[in-house]
Amino acid sequence: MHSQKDVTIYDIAEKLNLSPTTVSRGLKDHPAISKKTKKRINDIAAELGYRFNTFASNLRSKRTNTIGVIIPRMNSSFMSAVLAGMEKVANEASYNLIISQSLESAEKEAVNVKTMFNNRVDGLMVSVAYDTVGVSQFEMLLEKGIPLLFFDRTLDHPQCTSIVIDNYKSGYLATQHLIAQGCKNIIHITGNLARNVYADRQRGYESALKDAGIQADPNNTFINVLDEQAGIDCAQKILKMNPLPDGVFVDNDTCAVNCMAILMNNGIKIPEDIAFIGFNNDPISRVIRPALSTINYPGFEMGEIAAHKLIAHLNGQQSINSTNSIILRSELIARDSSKRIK
Amino acid sequence: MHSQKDVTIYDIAEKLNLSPTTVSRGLKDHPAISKKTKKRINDIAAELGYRFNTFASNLRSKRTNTIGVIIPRMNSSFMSAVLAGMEKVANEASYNLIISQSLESAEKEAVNVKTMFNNRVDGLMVSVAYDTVGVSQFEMLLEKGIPLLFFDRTLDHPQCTSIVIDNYKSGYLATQHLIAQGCKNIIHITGNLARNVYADRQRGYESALKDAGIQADPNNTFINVLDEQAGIDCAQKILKMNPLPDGVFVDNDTCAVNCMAILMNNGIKIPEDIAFIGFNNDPISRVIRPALSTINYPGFEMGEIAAHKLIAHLNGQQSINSTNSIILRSELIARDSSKRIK
DNA sequence: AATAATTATGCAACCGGTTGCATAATTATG
DNA sequence: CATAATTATGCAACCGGTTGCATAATTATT
Repeated sequence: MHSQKDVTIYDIAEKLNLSPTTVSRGLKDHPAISKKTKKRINDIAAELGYRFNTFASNLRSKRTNTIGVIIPRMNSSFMSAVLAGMEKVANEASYNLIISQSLESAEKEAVNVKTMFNNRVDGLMVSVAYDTVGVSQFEMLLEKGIPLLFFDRTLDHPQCTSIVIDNYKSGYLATQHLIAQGCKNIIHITGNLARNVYADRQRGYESALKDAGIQADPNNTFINVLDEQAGIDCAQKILKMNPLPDGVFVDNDTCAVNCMAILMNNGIKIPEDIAFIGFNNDPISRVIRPALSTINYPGFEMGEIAAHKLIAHLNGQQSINSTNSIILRSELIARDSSKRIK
Repeated sequence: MHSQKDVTIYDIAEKLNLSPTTVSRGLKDHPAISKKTKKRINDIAAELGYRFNTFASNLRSKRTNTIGVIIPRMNSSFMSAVLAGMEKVANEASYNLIISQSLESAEKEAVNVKTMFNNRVDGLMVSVAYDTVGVSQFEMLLEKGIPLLFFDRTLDHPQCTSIVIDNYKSGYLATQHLIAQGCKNIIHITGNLARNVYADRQRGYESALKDAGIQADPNNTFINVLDEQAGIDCAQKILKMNPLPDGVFVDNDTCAVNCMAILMNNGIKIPEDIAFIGFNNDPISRVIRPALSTINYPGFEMGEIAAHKLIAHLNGQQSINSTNSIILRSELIARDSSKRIK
């Protein structure tokens, strides 16, 4: 239960008749220290069970080499890929990542920002919660010159870069694809239109309809939180429609497959009666039958690029303020859930 | 880009003609400071934009109020639930969580342990990687008296408590269920048998077979990493068997649904030809058709209990060493993928 | 061998809260 | 009103690396 007194660089210095300065530099592989001395230092450090004190270091140097990440949830394969990409880049540049979830709550998100702020992260990467309003909760960071970067779900701010896919184009492509399969009465299931991702896809949806000479019906846009239950609820709502829609574009695969499952239970044939297309290319889209058409989202790259960009800024190589946004490529994957034309 | 000089308690002290000591105590709501003074301190702190310096505090007080968590991956609904449970309890006790992924690699896990160690976590909760061997990488923690707790995928150590479900019983129940549905030739798809979870389920599987008078065939146990690809590979392997098995018990829903999908593509009827049962009750198990029978795993509670236990130890309320393991209830959920008897 | 150039090491102040103990200020008690 | 008891505040050392600048040690140059 009780811990020994910690070994410090002073203990090592004493053992070797060196100054703490030299020990500190030796451990950090400083070029001014001779190889011989470095070896002696490292050997003794290992022998005594020395461990580096991050707090003393951070306190003095005023740098933490830590980057904060705040995301809505981490239990999606997309987010998991983003994090993996970030971690890879951060690791290579010897930065640590502190990750926290807002669980889609603006309130919790604000608390997380504050915690990150107190933990003195060098920079912060955020994908905002479902109901976040305004950017005021981030101002304290910017006032202190802590760089802030948004990815996927972004906010508009003159000092922040955003990393996104072209959601407008993706929404357009998905809708156009359904139209090409003969759909004329298409539902769009989306989220809070205050979020760029959903607003842009909705715009894409509307443009595609318009370009095909179809009048967009506001009642055909369903707004909800896009989780499992929402998918089920949407299915119930669709079953009550008359006439039934002949195509559904859902902004999230999880929601889409749950919706499909209920409809199929009720005797509706997919894609013959209703064609479906989702979003994200989650693993589930490949397993369900019929396999779900979807938009592929480059999560890993998004994470890599976000982390690269932020670290380049921190290292003074390239300011984050010069860029407005970086747009990654996304692509449509057509599978059986939408293929009506053989 | 450039940050102002930070506001410290010294600045506040000067403004109010107080000592830094009083300011420090005032901010911490110390009982010896009068209400009036506390208010003055907090007002000025807010006005100047003071932020607490965690490093200075941690350095001096030698406590971080931070708990480390190392998990194989966070992109499963089970792990996400565990983390949510941990975070809830930790928050309430004003502890922070640092979460990192081993990505199933023992090597990365060891690096993570070291980082946590250097970051001076007050305690550590671990679910070990697929191929972790031995406990030596954790010894440095125990030597310093840093409490270590395992959950789900555990290691045996006299000083560590484990939080688990009864994997033996779960494996027994799953197998027994398939037998009750008329299966006689049952495959068990499992993971590295050095991991308690897989070894225990395998024992349960064997016992259930034995109790039903069925001879366990070693060739009927498939060992792999239980991911999507593994599910596909297992399906190929099963298709080549003669006779085909009539039941499959998979230790993970993701792997199970991928395996099922391939078999169904090849004309095999589920559950008529082969009955399936998975493990974890992932959302996917409810969406796939036929819906996948599975074992429900209390992730959120597991997280809560683990965090509670560790924090009680840290607060000196209940030593972790007195407990060997805590076993949570799990349950079988029978769905269409295994129901052959109407 | 003397001096310059280079390499290696040390000094001492610093980062900003925290804490045991002492002291000042206020209130209660006789 | 004096003294005890209680409450509020301050002193000064401390936690353990870091860094600008000075100095010592070694190697190169003439």
